[in-house]
Amino acid sequence: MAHRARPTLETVAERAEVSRQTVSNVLNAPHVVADATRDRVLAAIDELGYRPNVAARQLRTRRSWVLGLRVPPASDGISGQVLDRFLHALTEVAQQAGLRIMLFTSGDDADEVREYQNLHSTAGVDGFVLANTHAGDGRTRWLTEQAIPFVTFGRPWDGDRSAADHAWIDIDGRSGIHAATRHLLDAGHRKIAFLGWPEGSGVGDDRYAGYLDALRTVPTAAPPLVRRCEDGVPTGMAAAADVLADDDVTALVCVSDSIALGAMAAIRDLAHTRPRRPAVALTGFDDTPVARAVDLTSVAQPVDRVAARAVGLLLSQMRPADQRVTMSAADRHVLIEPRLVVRATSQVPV
Amino acid sequence: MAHRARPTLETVAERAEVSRQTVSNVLNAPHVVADATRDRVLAAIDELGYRPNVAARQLRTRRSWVLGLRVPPASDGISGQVLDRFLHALTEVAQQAGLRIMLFTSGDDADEVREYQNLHSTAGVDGFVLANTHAGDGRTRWLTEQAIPFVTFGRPWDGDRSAADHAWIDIDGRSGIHAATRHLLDAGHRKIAFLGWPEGSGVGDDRYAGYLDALRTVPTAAPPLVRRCEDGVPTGMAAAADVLADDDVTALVCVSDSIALGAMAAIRDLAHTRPRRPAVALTGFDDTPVARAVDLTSVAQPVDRVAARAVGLLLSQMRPADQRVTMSAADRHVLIEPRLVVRATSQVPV
DNA sequence: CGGTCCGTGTTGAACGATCCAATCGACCAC
DNA sequence: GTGGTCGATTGGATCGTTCAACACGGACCG
Repeated sequence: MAHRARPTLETVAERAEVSRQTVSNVLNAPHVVADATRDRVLAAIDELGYRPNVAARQLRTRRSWVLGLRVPPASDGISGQVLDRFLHALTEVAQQAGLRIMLFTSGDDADEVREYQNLHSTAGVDGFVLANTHAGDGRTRWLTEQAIPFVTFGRPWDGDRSAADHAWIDIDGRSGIHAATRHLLDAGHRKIAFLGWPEGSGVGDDRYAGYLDALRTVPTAAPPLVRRCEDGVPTGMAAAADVLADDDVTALVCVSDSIALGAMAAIRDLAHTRPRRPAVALTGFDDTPVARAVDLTSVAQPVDRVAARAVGLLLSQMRPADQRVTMSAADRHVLIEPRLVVRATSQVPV
Repeated sequence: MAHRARPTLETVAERAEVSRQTVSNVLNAPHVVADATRDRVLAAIDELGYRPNVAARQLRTRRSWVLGLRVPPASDGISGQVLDRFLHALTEVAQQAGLRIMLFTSGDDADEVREYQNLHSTAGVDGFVLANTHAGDGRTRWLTEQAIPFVTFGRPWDGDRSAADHAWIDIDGRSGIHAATRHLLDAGHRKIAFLGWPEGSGVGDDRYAGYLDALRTVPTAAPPLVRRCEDGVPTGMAAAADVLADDDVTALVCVSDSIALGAMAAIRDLAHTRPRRPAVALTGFDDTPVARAVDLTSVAQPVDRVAARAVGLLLSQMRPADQRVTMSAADRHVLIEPRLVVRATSQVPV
């Protein structure tokens, strides 16, 4: 068969012997079309292989059904992987909901705002997903002012609640570390150390709180024992070696997989240099591919659930003003429970 | 200032006291507009904050300047990271060239072709970037038939050259492994083993060839010594332990970072269990974040250069037929030299 | 001096969809 | 039989841009 010009609404209408508008209705408001007519139109669409032209639709309706997502210039270290996994999950969920993801990059926040402007007003992107929120985030304020739909993955760590009253979804790191610590306590460990990041990061402090919570639930547990270091494998290794000098410590809870990976090496060395020392159980955070690879118990961030909620929240914001349901703050602020993935490193006898 | 309706060409035209078309010309064909007029129009554009509407433009010109990129449903293991890094690089390069990246997912190849169709004819995506080409790839054939611009990251491993005469870019793995092996030989190692994937994968066999090449350049080198295993940390550890039973082996060249990571653990154990054994040098492939984290020498894929060439090849395909320059096969098939990143694991005394 | 061409600018039509108001027919009530 | 209501369908206008054709004045040329 020869390659004909792409069929339009008009073509389909002629074929089905109805008007343009009726064809449009079949697609956008099927209930107003009589059954017989609808079948005829659908048949014509099928025969001609008709596909609507989104550019034309977007021009008329001012809706693109496209979401913008910023990807950081270079993926930094192991933890950047969570973002990558999120990106995959988001693409999948969005596609299922009839949305597309468009990528962009930018340097600093100001640059990013400029890109939002570009994408929104020029390309007609309907909304944005922001990852990596940080304190004093100017981006969220700008988007709020412009009344552009957006969701952040990551709660606002800002003290200023009024400026941060937007839709967000986050992982409950506190609860995740709680579960990890609790898992070790249940296995009989009593002196458990925490390897964390330097104080002051919202995420890190939150996770640390989970460790404290868990220790408090078991009266016979030793008091909190913390070592702090910058994220990274070598730093983690050093911190672990340090804290493991105390032979009573039989378990380590780490704030990240990078640090846990370093701790793993330290533990391995110890097994050789001081074979009589009690074995050490270990947990990480993020459940990165590396954790899976080296059989490290870790707290997994269910990025697919985050993505699903993000799309849901965006869709509700994209509804035309008259159909929008007012959502309470509780509905717009979602905290998702992470999942503890138990693997070999945490299952050593006490 | 009150929030006015978004300015259009018409608005700008009125302000600058010219016609619509002249404003359009200022943006798309500045040379046909007199200098004085152009300045007046540009001033008006600036004052009004005018931004063209891409939907309208796309409707008229049938060009969206958007590229489609498939992201795999779930990032699998450590090697999936190369793709993620490529995605970041591609976004950056594309944006600089005035293109946007749109994501989609799909199950099998047939499903993927359906999505190409959707994106191309419905959303008006101009071209595609394919990663993960494999033998007997039906997708490239379909895209070629439809005359849709596309580039693959990964050469066609197919025997059938005629069907695979499309634009592609790939990393020269053979040369990369050659460099790694050569690096070890230069350091004085003579009995070097290769930990590879099972025979039959195009990529794996290609890399293996690089190992053989390098050994041949040094007459005093021991004959090739290969262990093959599925990709992964535990499998790599076992394979390494096996081949390292031979005390003469002082260096390992690994086909991937995952396997190298396993080998690293095996080497570490050996250092404790048999301290008198000569130390072992080690190299990986992909230069993943993990490699950086554990200080592993690895062969880096310069994804940014791949991305740059990909965008270039796509742009040249997107030129209107009458302006297109015919490119030789050599121009359309790009093999990029990887870079050996030397770190601690390869720098052990012989 | 008339014709052609070039540089500059304008106007109407088209791209393919949706919104809106109007029409048409059938059916029902009075 | 007439008017009213309702559901189904229609034609025209519209979104913002670019394309095609043409108008105008001046330079250039035979």
